[in-house]
Amino acid sequence: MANNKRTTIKDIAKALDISAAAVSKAMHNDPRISTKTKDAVKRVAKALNYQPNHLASALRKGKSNLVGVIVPRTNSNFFSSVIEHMEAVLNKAGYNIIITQSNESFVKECKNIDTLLFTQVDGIIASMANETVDLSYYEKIKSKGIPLILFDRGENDLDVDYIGINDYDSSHMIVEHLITKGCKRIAHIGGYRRTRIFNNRIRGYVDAIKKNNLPIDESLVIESALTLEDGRREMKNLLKLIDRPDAVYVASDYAALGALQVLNEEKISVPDDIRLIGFGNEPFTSLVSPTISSIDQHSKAIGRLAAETFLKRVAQPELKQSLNKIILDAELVVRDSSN
Amino acid sequence: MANNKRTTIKDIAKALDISAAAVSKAMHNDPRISTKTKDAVKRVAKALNYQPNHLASALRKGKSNLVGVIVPRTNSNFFSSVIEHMEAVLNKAGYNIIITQSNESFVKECKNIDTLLFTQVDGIIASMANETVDLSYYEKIKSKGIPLILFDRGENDLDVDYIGINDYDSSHMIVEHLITKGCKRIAHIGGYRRTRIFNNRIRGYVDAIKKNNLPIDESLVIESALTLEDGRREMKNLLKLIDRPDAVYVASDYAALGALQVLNEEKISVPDDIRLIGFGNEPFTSLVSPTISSIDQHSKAIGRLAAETFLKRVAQPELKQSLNKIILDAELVVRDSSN
DNA sequence: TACTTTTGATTAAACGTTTAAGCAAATATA
DNA sequence: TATATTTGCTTAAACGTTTAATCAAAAGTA
Repeated sequence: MANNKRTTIKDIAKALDISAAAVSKAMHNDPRISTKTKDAVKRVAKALNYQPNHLASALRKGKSNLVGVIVPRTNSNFFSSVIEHMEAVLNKAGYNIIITQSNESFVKECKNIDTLLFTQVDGIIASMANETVDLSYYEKIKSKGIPLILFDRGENDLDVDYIGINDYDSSHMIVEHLITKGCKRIAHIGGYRRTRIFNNRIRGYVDAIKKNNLPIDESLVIESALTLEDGRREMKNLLKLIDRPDAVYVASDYAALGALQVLNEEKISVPDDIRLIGFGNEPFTSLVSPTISSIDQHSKAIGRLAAETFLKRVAQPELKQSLNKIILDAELVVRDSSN
Repeated sequence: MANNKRTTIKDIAKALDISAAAVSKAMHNDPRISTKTKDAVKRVAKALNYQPNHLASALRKGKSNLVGVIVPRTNSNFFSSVIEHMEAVLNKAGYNIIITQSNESFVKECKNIDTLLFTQVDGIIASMANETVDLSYYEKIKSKGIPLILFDRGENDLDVDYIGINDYDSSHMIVEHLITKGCKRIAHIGGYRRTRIFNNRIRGYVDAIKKNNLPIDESLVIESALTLEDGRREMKNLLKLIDRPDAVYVASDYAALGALQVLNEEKISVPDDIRLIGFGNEPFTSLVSPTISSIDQHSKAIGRLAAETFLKRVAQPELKQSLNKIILDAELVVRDSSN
C-alpha cells in the first residue's frame, strides 16, 4: 500500500517527455510555458499524487516558509487566540508556523530562539517571558537579517516592530468606569513597575485618578507578581485598612480572582460593597460568581496584525522602512463585579 | 553587522584546506577522522559562527527532524501540558515540534494534516477533533509510511499506537469515592455514547453502581455535549426530580462548573446537600468556590509516553512491531465539592 | 621484503527543486 | 525575403549537506 518512493518533478517530466525545469515552471504558472503543457503537467501531477518537496524548494530558494512563534505559554486564552488568528493570516500567505513556549523562563526562551533559527524560519514573532531582561538573544535574530516582531510583552530598546494594546488608556477606562459607578476610593493591585506594560498601567491609574480630582492614596497602590495568591494577600491587606477602598482594579485576572475569593469568604458584597475589575479577559472571568469585569486585549487583532507586519517585512526586505509600532485600544468588558 | 552570507561547511573546509566531506564527518564524530582534524574543525566552526543548514541535511537525509502535533486546542491545560512534556522528550532526541490546532473542526484537522505532510514531518502525534469520524486523512498519514501516534481522543479502528487514560476505571474511582462519603443516589451527566471515551465513562459508572448494589435509575444517566450550558441545563433538570440525587458526576469540568453555578444560585450546599465531581482537572476547578473534585488525566505522562512511542517507531521503521496501546490509570483529585 | 590491514582523508554523486542562460522554431516586422 | 522578436522549451548549475566508493600513506603481519 505504502508507495515508498514519492513522486518527484522528474517523474512527471519523464511521463510527459519534457524537462524537469518545464514541469517546475508549469507548476508555478510561468508565462513562458504553453497552457497546453501546463494542463498536461497538472493532470499528470494529480494522477501521480505529486506533493512538492518542501525541503528541496526551501533549500534552493533560501527560505523555509516557516514562521517561528514564541509565547510564554499557549495555555492562556490570550496567547492561544493570538496564535489562532496569526496562523490564519500566515497560512493564507503560504506560511506555516512553529509554536514554542518559554514557560516564562529566560533560559527556555533562548533555547527556543536557537531551535527556531536552526529550523531556518523566515521570521520570528514573539512575546517575551517575564524574566527576560538580557536581549542579546533577540539581537541574534536581528543579526540574522530575518524579521522579528514582538507583541504584548515587548521592549522599546530592541528597535523592532511591536503590536500591543494601550495599557495607559486602559487604566483610564477602568478608573472612569468605576467613578461613573460612584466609587471614590479606588485601589490598584498592579504588577512591578520595571515591566513596561505594568508601569504603563500604574501611570494610567495615577493620572486618571488625578484627572478626576480624587486624592492619590499611596496605601491603595500596590505592586506584586500578580499571581492568584498575590491577589488574595493584597486584598486581605486592603481590607485591614481603616478606610477601606470601594473599588479594586487588579492588573491581572488571576490576581483579581484571588481578590474575589477573599471578598466572597469575608461576605463582602461584590459589587455593592466593593467593585472589582481585572485585566486580560480570561474565560474564567465569566465563569465565576459574580462574573468579573475585565479588559479585553483584542487577541484576534493582535494576532492578525502581527502576521501582517511580518508579511510586510518579508515583502520589502531591504527597504529599511520605519518601525511599525501598533498600539490598539483595548476594550472594557463590564460584568457583574463592577456593575 | 548582519553578516549576510551564512557560514557553510565549505567555508570551514577552505579555511583548513581540507574537503567539505571531511568537515561534515568531523562534525558528526566519524571514527575515520583524526581527533586533530576534529578539534580543528570544531574550533573553526565556532570561530566562524557556523550553524548547520537544517534544510540541506534534511533534504539529503530524507528526514526533517520535525514532529507534527495536532490538538483540538492548545488553550486547555490538559493539551498544553501534554505538549510541554512531549516537547521536552523530543527536543532531547534532536526533534522539534510543529503544533497545530484543529479547533474541534474536521475540516481544519484535514488542512493541518496536509500542512504537516507538506512540511515533511517525520511523524505525527494527534488527538482527534470531536467532529472527526471520517478517518481517510489519517489513513493518508499511515500510507506515507511515517509514524502516527494518537492520544486521548483516539480511534480503535485506525490500528495505530495510542496513549490514554482508563476512563472506565476512572468512573469506578469516582462512584466509589462518593459512596464512601455516604451518597446513595449518584447522577451522571455524561457525553454522547458514540464517542468512545464517553461511552467508557458511562459503562464504568453503570457497572460501579451495580457492583455496589445500588439501583440504576435511568433518569439519573444523561447524555449531552458537555458544555457549560449543558451542565447548567441538566443540573436544573435534575433538581426538578421528586427524588433528587445526592451526588452528580459530570464527565467534563466545564459542564461541572455549569452545574455548580446552578447549585450555588439555588443555595444548595455543595458538598453537604449534593456532592459534585468533574473530569479533566482544569485549573479553574481549584479556583471556583467550592473547589471542584476532578480526575487528573496525567498529562505529563501522556506527553512523555507519546513522544517515546514516536521515538521507538522511528528507531525501528520496518520492524512491524505490535501495537503500542498504553492505558494509564487516572487520579482522582478530591476537593471541597465532594469532601 | 612483500603483502594485508588500518587510518585518514578525497572525490563525486545525490537529495528535489529553482533559475539564469541559451537555443530552435514560430511569428512578426520592414 | 531577410531580419527581429516572441514563444516554448532545454541545459546546466546551484542550494548545503551526506555518503558510498576510492585511494594514498602508514602501520601491521608473515
